Amino acid sequence: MELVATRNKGAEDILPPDTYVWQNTERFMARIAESYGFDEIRFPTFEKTELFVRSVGETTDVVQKEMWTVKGRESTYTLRPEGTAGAIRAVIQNGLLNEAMPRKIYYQISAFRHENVQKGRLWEFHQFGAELVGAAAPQADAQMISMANDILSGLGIGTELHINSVGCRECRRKYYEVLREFLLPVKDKLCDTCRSRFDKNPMRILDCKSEVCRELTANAPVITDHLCEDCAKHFAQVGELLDEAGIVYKVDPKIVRGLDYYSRTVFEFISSDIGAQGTVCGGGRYDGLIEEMGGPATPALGFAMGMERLILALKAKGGTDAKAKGCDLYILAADSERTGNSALKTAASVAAALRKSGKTAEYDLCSRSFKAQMKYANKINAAKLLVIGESELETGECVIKDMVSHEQRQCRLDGEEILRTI
RNA sequence: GUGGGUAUAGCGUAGUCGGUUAACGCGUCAGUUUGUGGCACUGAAGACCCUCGGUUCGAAUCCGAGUAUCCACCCCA
Repeated sequence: MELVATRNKGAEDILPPDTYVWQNTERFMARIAESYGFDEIRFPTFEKTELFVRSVGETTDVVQKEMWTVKGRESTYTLRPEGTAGAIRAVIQNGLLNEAMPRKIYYQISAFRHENVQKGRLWEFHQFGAELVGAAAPQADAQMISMANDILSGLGIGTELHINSVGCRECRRKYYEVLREFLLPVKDKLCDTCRSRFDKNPMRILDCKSEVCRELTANAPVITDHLCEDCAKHFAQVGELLDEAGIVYKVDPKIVRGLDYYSRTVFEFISSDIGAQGTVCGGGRYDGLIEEMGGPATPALGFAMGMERLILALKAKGGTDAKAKGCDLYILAADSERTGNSALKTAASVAAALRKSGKTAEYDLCSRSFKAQMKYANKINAAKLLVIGESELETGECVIKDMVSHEQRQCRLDGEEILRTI
């Protein structure tokens, strides 16, 4: 067989029974978010390219080399590489900022990044995201982290929580100076990419995986020691609140986050059993973003979870036994020359009656023999079986068989009656 | 952009001195006498052995290139 075209690299078909794992997971996450007062929003898959350039940041890898951009007639559009920009755009544009603050929203979307695919990293991937807008206090940070923690632990996924503060614009600027001063003497020894990071984003050098850079930066000053008074206090309070909530975390001054809009608290939940791409949830505060996008200065924060990675983690734990609902009643229509296709017609009307009551009912669609229908009923794991043939049509009585216990029960050939019997 | 692994029916695999109609398991479909499934048995459908080129009388098998895919670097969810 040769297909006209095959599925693209970096894209996945999600099939049953996996679709049920996804459904269950998505419903669970939505329920937790709603219990925290978050409402779902939906927004377009594509936005004007400038939106992402402005919000995610011109110099970030995401904007520089990972966006799917197309020229339309009126403008240049980009498939969303993440959710926050579009969600916040929608919040501002639709006046949600005029509602009672804070406003809490969540979304389940697919997003697109053009990078090399590997385990847990795709061109089209799915995210669950949540944004909390209009709250500057540290308890907002703590609540956001607590919600993410509830979702992950509720799903049974083991993770490690890393948090950090990247400070505000001011403390970051000052810290960069201190850091560059420290690194200047060894600048030439750094790896190639880190040398280019020196000017643009020196903080990222601390995150470098190369042996050389690691050694050189082992004693480098860390941002948490150079926060301004307000940022330091905020970060300390977030830590206290997490302690009180009993949430275990590790302060990791090396978490940087590759999106420019982050400020103050940033965090990652990391799983160790899904390969190299272990970050299952990432997020943080972005107090400057809404103003940057043309809205009123409004503090906000959010996080996103990678669905594919969550599902990988679920599977690694063996927690994915979701199944389709299955068939409640298979109706075997045994037509003969004498009955024509009246058994089939009766089967259809009985099935319709059951479906109105939310039961799953099926009957033969392939004009198969009695035995073949029987086998089919078994293969689809039908719970009960009803045979309609000459004698049932004549007497108006039928038998319902339990496919597991083999027990048979007499019953009138009537939708209501059958519904009561199964 | 850079490494490394892999490529044979829907799925999982065998096929390694190159030698006829490419094999097996699962799955699918049908049958094993007429209205009761699972098991067993029988049979059928299903593969240009990733593509192109080379070596050879002969290539799934050897060589080269390409492509796809997976894993990893980078970056991120």
